[in-house]
Amino acid sequence: MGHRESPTGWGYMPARIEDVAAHAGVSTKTVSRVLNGHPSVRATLRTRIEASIRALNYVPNPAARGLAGNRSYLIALLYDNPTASSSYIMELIVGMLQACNGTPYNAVLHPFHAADDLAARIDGFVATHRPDALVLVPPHANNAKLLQRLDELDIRYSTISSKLRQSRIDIGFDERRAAADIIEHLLSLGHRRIAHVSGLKGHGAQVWRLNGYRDALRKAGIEYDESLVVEGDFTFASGAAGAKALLSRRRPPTAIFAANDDMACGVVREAYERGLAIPDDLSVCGFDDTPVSQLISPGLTTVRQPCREISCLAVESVLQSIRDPAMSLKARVPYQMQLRASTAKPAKP
Amino acid sequence: MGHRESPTGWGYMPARIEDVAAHAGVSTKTVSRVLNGHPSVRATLRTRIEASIRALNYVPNPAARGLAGNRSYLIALLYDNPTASSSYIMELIVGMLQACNGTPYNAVLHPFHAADDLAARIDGFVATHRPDALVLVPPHANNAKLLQRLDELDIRYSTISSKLRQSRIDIGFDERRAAADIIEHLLSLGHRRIAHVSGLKGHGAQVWRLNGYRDALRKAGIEYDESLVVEGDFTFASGAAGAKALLSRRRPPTAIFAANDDMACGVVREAYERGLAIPDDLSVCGFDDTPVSQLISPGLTTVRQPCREISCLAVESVLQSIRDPAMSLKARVPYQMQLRASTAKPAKP
DNA sequence: GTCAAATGTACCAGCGCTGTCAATAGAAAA
DNA sequence: TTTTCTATTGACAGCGCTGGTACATTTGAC
Repeated sequence: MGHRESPTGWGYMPARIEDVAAHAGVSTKTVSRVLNGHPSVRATLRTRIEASIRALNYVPNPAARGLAGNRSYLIALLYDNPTASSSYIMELIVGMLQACNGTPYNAVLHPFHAADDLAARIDGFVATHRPDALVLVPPHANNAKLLQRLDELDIRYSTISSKLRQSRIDIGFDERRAAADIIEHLLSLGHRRIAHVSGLKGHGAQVWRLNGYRDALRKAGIEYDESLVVEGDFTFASGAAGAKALLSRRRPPTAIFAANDDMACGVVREAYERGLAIPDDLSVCGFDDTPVSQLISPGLTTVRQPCREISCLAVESVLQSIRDPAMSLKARVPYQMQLRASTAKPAKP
Repeated sequence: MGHRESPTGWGYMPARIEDVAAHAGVSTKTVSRVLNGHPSVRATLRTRIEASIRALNYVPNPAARGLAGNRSYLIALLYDNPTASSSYIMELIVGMLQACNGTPYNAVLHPFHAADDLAARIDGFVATHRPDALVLVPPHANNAKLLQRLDELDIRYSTISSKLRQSRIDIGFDERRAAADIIEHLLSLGHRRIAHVSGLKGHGAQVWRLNGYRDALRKAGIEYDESLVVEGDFTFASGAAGAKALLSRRRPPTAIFAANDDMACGVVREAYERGLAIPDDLSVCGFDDTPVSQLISPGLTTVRQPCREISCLAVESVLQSIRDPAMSLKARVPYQMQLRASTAKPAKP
């Protein structure tokens, strides 16, 4: 059942396409057509063959398929090793696994240190692993030379939250709008002096989130005060440093919006060091809804970035683009505000 | 260089073993021997062939290798989807990637919901992906039926922190000793009423960490008080619930040791809700040193579980066991205490 | 009933590599 | 010098699947 007895009588040998063909009384080529979704197979025959496949418990051998069809059935997630937050990557890979589920494709991780010669080093990577497609996240997703090299090598890819127009397939969410939403939440609580610890320059996320911050202030008729924005780099330490600068002002802000959760944790740390209570003395918001935002006390108000949906869609569309090279897609998936206890009405000033 | 021009004159065709053989003036088989580290190739020839490989920038095609050698060059990490902490898994996979680096092997993740029929479902997984080896973490690493099934299927595996003797290759660290260390740290600060929120029953980690706690108390001549130990399940919520019970006692503990970081965060949350200051009113310790332990305020005293080293070793040894099926290894890698600000001298009682 | 399109079969090469086994060379033994 | 032996090396047949060509059969349109 579902396997041939091996000649030695020991161990199982999985069924081959030939066995399925024999079982269904057709040629191997026809089975192959069914397997690969080729259209010209009559519905009745198709069902019969599918039944045989199930009966024999047949699963095509990926290596054989790959060799014959010059494919690897591998989709690699390229991320920047030290920079990328591990929970972010983990969420992405889970979404990718979900998208690969039921397909012959396999998702693999590939950390890649961002550096000048990345576009060159990619050649070695491609030669070694021959992925059928790539999924890129920032900062790689914003590396124009890298994308160009991939185009030259004729490797399909999709990007996540890229700021480059060059990328034919990009998935993200409306970060600007989400940042504005979170500021509006603070405004609605009564905050007027709202500071921002921004992200690393070069990331789209830095600009979008900053712009959303400005949008909301403008809409509320509050003048933009450049001195209330300090530059961070998405790390905990930079968040703490940013908060230190902001809270040392003569008139410190009543709320700080950090461009990601790690930096928000840094802000919380600095407040803790100064004996400021959150949210009573200072409201804090993050961005991304990484696991830490629920583990920290008080819980962090943040925006849930729909990582799994994004990476799942990124994989689905890049697979589609293998069939249809002309395909192009810029998708924005819905996000969600997560209101937790780190934000509240400001104390009387 | 390093590729043939494609017949169409468009795109690159990577070098094949045949090209290397021609370049070095030997047969393809001899090149293959060099590639696979077969001993019977004369040193001078070997160097010449290696030079040709570099000159042509040759990288073997994994699909062809896999097909011919009946291998997939895939090593899967099997983990339990909802239970496993994502940062733990992420650390493990990073270690696995490191071990695979420079080998033809690829590490893939495979979430697998723990359930009664897991040992049966594994067959389908193996048929589909044909991994050459598996790395199992708890709870799968403690699933005797599963390991037995893998033995029957003749699939190599290594386990991480398994409590089963059945596993031929297991990597972990001395959790009992580490837990004792952390309790000794609390004792040295002057704590005497130390509580413990234990892990999920069935995990080795639950027993080892609890035993370490008891070891240290016994050594200090403190009688074991069962009522100071509450049962958790490694989740944040169970940590908070455990702390709630402990802190509601007439004489609450001055320190709480949670069996992992997530639960320690739950303890911190409960303290926060009650307005207890950490570490002044309550010292808290975690276990594992997940990223959150640095992000939370105050920083969490914990034990650094050397995840990357563990998973790296797990992969290296399971690969070795493919060559040498008789191989067996029970390794305990060194761990490290991380003293942070969540522990301090107890306030006067 | 005729013709074209749709559908299916048969067959074979070949993807790039490794396993098997035979062949060869060089060294040791006679 | 010849023989024997072992260490090296090579020839060849696939691994299981897909792509292509060539042809057979069915279907539906006219």
